[in-house]
Amino acid sequence: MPRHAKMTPTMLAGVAEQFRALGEPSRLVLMNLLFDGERTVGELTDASGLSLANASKHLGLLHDVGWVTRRKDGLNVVYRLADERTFALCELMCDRVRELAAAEAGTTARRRGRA
Amino acid sequence: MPRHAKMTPTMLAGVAEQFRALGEPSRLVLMNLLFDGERTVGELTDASGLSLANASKHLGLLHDVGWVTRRKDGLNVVYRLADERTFALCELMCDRVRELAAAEAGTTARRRGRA
DNA sequence: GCATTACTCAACTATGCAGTTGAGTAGTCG
DNA sequence: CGACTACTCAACTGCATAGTTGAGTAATGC
Repeated sequence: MPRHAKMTPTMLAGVAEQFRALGEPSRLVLMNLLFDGERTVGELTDASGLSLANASKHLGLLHDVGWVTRRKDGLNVVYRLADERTFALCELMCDRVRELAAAEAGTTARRRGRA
Repeated sequence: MPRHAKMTPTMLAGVAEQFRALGEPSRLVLMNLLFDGERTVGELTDASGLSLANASKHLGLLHDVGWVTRRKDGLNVVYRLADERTFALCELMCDRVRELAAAEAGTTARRRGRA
């Protein structure tokens, strides 16, 4: 009994696009910075270490797929997280990565010393 | 007050790798098929419409990053989901995509007819 | 108006990766 | 043993995209 009866190709493509948008360390850095609240492109550029144009491009992509919202404030453009699910997603993935890392460390240790 | 105090570059890279693994429609098709239970490569190939070599490569990648486990059974290789979080992740993302699609349909309708 | 700031966009290069093809490796049957 | 099946691997092609550079645009200050 399938838990998810049917996934249309369109749905799958949409879901893949969303995952892919988060599948880039640079974009995760930006998202992570936005966890603390809205930020201007300049602030995000400085904090991330990315070039201005590169940060702008990544933020534009995140905006296009709907992960962040944009707002003009005088000379600045202010970005903000658009979806509360971001936190749940990150928590799930971070837990997973930590577990994988722990398991890997475990097998490595076992392989190294205790047979 | 940050909810996620610090993310090391290593962690970010790991999380990005996990997201990127799910950021391909072909791999999502395979994962989706595995929702119903374990399957051989041949079954997954037939059901997905992918070529054998391509399906094998995608499954290998999913295995490398820890989304699925592999088991040899006679001539066959049987794949199975390795992480319960898969379901939660998919549900989060699917809900999100459906909402985005609905919102998009709404704005399109509004743009088309009702001012 | 002109200069400056803060960003976006377009064009380019280089790397990565999806998909194909053909060879290679288990495991099974006779 | 040899033939067959089920899969994996390696080399290749082509397209997508990360990052750079330089030009373009909107808001502010003079």
